[in-house]
Amino acid sequence: MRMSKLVGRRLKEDPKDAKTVSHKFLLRGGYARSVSTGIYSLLPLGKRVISKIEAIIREEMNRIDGQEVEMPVVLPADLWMESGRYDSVGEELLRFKDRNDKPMVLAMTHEEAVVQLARTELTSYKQLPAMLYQIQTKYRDEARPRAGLIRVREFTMKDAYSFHTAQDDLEKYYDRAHESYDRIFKRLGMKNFISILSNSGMMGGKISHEFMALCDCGEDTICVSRDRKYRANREVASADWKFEKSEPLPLEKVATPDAATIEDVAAFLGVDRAATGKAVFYQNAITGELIFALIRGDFEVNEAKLQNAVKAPELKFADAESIREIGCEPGYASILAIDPSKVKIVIDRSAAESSNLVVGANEPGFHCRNFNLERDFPRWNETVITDIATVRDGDPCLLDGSPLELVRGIEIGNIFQLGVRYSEAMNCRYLDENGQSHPMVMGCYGIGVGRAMAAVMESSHDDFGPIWPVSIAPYQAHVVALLPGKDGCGEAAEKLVDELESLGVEVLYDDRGEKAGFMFNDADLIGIPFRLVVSPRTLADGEVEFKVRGGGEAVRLKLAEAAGAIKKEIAAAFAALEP
RNA sequence: CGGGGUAUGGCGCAGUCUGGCUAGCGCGUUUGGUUUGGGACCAAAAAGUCGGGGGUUCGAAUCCCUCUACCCCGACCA
Repeated sequence: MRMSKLVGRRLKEDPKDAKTVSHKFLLRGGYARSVSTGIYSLLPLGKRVISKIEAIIREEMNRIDGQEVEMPVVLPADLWMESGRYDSVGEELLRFKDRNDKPMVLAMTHEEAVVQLARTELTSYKQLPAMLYQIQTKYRDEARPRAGLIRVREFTMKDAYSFHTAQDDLEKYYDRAHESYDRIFKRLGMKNFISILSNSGMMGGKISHEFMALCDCGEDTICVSRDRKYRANREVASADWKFEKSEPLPLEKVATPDAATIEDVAAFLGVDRAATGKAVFYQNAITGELIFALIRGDFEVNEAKLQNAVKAPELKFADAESIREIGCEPGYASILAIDPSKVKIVIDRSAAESSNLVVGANEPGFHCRNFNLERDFPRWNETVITDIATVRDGDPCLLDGSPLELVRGIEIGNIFQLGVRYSEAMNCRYLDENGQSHPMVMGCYGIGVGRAMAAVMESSHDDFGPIWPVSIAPYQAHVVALLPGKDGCGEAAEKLVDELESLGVEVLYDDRGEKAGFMFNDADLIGIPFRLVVSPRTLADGEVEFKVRGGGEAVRLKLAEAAGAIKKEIAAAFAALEP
């Protein structure tokens, strides 16, 4: 490909809206352009990278017996009604009507569509297990797209779905999928990725893992132990917290004027936040049911855990009015005044297993000292006592007690054991060897393709641009002709390009004859791993200059041997990415 | 949905507070010339509904009202 004809200009200055590295370089390098919030077009360079990522994913999916299919982006709403998700999923599912007023959706994931296929195509145990996958467009009407290709509304995703006769077969396959993902991300040249335990959220099912590219600009917070054996999304992470009871002291009401937050109360009474109990009101966003959560003042409620504890699909903060309706005073609300038959009460272990806490007195300007759950709340056995705490930096690891570290990550893939959530709801069944009908046991496996491209860029770049792994670089070699009109440089460069291409090397050829610095800067901004410079200076000695992007100093190669040498370098670079 | 911000040629910005010549600068683009190893120089040129609508005024990029789009933080989110 000649640079003079390549569509997609490089930008000298950072676009003002781009904040993260990958967003800046994707725009500046001429890889992608924004069309609307969270909606991008890919330019030729970007499309080449994406195609290569897809090819690697495809190979690895086929390796674990996947069969590629393609399902539609537009789906009838009734399919989503069958699974129940038409009503349970929020506004990120884009709903609309066709010209006949029939409700439709833009698919944000394809469990419904694939089950619709599977239940007619797969009917016998002899056909199972089976895995179907596609690499296709998803649309999610995200509340807040951000960071370029990292969180977008329309994106390409590889989604795979496996069908099994039983849980143990799913589990075996799940492990294969996990290994497959390790291979994929290794081959993509992704540095610093890990798999972690995750929250299965709206997908249903039990066991799930997320593959995270560790990166400060990531949106997820991950808890890892020092030896990295414990790795979990903060949404589900737990820690080996130790709480101690002491001799209960008499309950005592104290004035705490203008102290409505834990911070204020602790400061006013001169106690540690850990000596207080924090009351937080939530509401089941669907049913409106009020939920009272009590946790020690030095912890934060983990909403995902609370959601699981009360089996609510969605929570929201309760408004002051609903809190008053049950006779509580916002800011001074107290468990002492709560009727467990009216409000669902969830108590974190930190509060249940500590003694003599300061809690609200349910009266503006007053708190109570020395609250002890069993003594002061006789109906404590009508409450749920469980872990709803958010892990903090340094909390002790469940496995070895070492302090947990919080790191950020970009979720580039995930795998779920769905179980029979969809097959039961949508009647996706098979007949066993005895002619008995059973729901299929399902797994699903996703990878965000564009997000993977952005994540690689985040993990592999310098100040001048991306440093692509050879496996997904838009081109493998970048040939730059300095002074193409002088001393036969242009001819020599073109001959070199031909030789490389005949060896199967993908070449981007800068034939523009611009100033050297200009072309070098463009080359860095594009980030192709191997660069060859043809110039009068070295051509006089029958040589060209070779430089590895992001590597050391340039070296000289004999012109006649250059193509073969580059071919070898590329092969070695590929080999280094082999799992 | 809450908070903050932005909108002026392809890109980045100034001008707006304090209304007033033909709306300016850098980059990029085109043409000609001189250059050529880390974003050259000279000369000429093309390119703008100043986000949209309404209003105030002799006169609006600038003041007022309103709408929209985009970005950041939060909420939310496989």
